[in-house]
Amino acid sequence: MDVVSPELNSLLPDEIMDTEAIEEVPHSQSDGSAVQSEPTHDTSVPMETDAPMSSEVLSIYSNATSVEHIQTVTTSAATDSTLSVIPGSQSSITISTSPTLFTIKPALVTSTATTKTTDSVTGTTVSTSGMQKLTTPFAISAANHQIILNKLASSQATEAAKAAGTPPQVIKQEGQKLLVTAIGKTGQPIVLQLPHTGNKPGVSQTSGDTKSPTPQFKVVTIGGRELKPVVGSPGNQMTTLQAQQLKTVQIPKNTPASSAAPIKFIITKTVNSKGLSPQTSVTPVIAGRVMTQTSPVMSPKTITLSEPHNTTISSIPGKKIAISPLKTPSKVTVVSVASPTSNTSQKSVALPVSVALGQQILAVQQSTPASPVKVATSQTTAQNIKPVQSVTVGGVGGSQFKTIIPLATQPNVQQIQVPGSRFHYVRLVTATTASAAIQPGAPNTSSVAAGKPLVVNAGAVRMSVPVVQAQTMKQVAPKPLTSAPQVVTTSQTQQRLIMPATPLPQIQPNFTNLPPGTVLASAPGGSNVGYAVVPAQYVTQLQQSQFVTLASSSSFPASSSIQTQAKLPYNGVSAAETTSRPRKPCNCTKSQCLKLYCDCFANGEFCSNCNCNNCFNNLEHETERLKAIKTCLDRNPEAFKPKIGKGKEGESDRRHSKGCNCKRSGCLKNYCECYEAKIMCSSICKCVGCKNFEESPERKTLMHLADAAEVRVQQQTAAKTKLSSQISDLLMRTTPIISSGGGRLPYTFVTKEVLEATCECLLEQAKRAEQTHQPQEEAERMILEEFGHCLMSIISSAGKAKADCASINC
DNA sequence: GAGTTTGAAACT
DNA sequence: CAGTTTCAAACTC
Repeated sequence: MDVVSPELNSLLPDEIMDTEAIEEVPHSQSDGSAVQSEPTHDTSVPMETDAPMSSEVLSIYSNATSVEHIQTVTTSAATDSTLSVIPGSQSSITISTSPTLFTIKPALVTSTATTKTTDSVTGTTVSTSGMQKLTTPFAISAANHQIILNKLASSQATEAAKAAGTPPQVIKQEGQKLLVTAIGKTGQPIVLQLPHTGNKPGVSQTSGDTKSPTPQFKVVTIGGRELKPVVGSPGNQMTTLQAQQLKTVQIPKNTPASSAAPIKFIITKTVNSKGLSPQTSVTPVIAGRVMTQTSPVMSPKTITLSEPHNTTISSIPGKKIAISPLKTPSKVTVVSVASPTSNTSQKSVALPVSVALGQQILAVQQSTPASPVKVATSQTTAQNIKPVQSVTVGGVGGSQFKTIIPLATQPNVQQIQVPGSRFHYVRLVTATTASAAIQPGAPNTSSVAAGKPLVVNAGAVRMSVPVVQAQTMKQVAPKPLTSAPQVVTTSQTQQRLIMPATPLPQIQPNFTNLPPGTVLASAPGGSNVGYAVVPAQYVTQLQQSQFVTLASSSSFPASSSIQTQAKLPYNGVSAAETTSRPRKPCNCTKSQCLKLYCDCFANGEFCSNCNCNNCFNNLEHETERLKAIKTCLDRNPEAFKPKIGKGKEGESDRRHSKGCNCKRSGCLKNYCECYEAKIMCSSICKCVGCKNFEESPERKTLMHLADAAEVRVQQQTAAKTKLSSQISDLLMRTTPIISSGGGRLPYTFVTKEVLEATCECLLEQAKRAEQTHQPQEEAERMILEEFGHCLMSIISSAGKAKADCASINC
């Protein structure tokens, strides 16, 4: 499953996503089946559900002439806020798209006369000639053909939730605003195809009304792959947790038979709240997905954005869920959770995601069996559990996010990845249904605890973990989990949550700040619950050698699929580079490799093949290592983040996050972290006598020298290669082939004696020519002629010897 | 390879 | 936050 391409994510600067690029999806079919979508050049902006207090822009525009891909914005934010568009009389948003561009964004908006908006909460509807219905948060601007969707006020959301009979979510009131679940292949925009269900917008659908017609839409990748249809029907076997957390934006389409105008949805996210009105600061942002509807529906087209559950209305203020690497804290990105449902004609997917942002527990849940987009997994279980869930979590106060990547077919491993920073976490979970009680004191579970099922994994797990740096993770057996009573189980959804190891509740690593490459595994020594922070590399190491069984339990599903995740750039260096370049062994002597002095530790890696003394940076000293991580994070939450990141606008693409403090090196030696990273010092550096700037002659000289040296090395390498090839070729040619019936003559016949004899013959011929006073030309001719005779003699002798040899041997 | 230099990390 | 110490890598010889 390619989720948001980690690579792509990593490439995304923190500052980007102000507005996502809008790209037109070539075409798709309108019937909702077999959508033939063509891959486009990159709409592959990673889905971001992040709304860092910034406005979220949902742009929906249609191209009247182009084939349309239906675009789906699925917002299933575990924690809360989602687009509160509910099909129905009161809680639905119906957007009838004329061939215009609709932008739904929380920005200041002027509704226009051509649109019709319906407030999902209040039921107020603003109708315009454009036949567009939107929930009140939507403001429609006719002038620019944009529909601006404003987020519901928190009070409204609460009321709506109450009206729905479900309590409003209380998770992280602040920051999280909208959760958008993107289902799509990496680099591909999510295409939502609206089936011709004939569902009329305006049909009320509340969380309690499960029998109401459920608008549905189909999600299709650009590549034409039908990921999964999403149905917002509450009757879709949603668990309580799902009911509370699942937030879905449904875009049912009322397709008049004659309609042909393509509808194109562009969901744009605005990350930066610059210039946005205060109103926008609370507006969720949906970013990065361009969706085009190819259905031959004539405009006006009606698209209903609906949310099955009012209670999950996104408008809870302060909640933020990020879907991309943004700098906003507490961001959660749900990336590409796509999977076809097993059998229902009307496919539905519930993708509740529970996220404790800013805290440490992240739970992802999916009710329907789903296969990773790129990983063909056979759904053998009827539990409707997606084997792997991919979630991107925004780092606290930073741009990092994590992704749980679907792994193989086994539902017991969840990976959390932090693109760009090589963070890589894996949750080891099993499909066991053992129930337990959530540890009340666990801060990590607070945000997801309420009525949200958690599954304790007691069984042994075998991990298949893609490693950020293209390292293939194989199997790791977790130790038995301890303290079973810490986890609550849901029977139905099999939501799995990694709980902190009991012995070390105080040092639970924060998902957002764990060292890069860290893999969460069961804590050693634990019996039922726990996890170990394991560098992803180490997992690779383990798999390369043998299975490391940390758990006593043995029921490992034979997960054979090993995923190699897209490489992520790290510190400005592509993952490919970092991968191909073996890590330098450390030489720590006093730090026990548990301080940032140690590069291994700083990179979130276990020491391997190092020269360190008294090393504690290994699995055997997990406890100490966790403590050290905790200490480092306490000291500096950014400790494990890449030091080289995206610079400000107008500056270099890469710059040191903190800047250097060089005093004597002039920033032209590897002492300088900027220079070492091959970047120039920036304004944030506090260096003295810096010569590492663009126009620096010293720097240029060094660069030239370095380039020259590199060229020299390359040339030498090439020369060596060529020479080696030539020698090899020569040897191949001159290899005696006596045994063969034909072919070349053995070179061994050109012996020293033969050469001497030949030379004597040539000299004798030269003397003869001289004695006869032959002109030089004639002399040369005579000598060459003699040489030819000699060669003929040699060849003849060789051939005769060869024949004799052959006769003897045979 | 030993010793020195350097600057980040850690500490006070 | 600033100054000092510790540390390991980078560098020099």
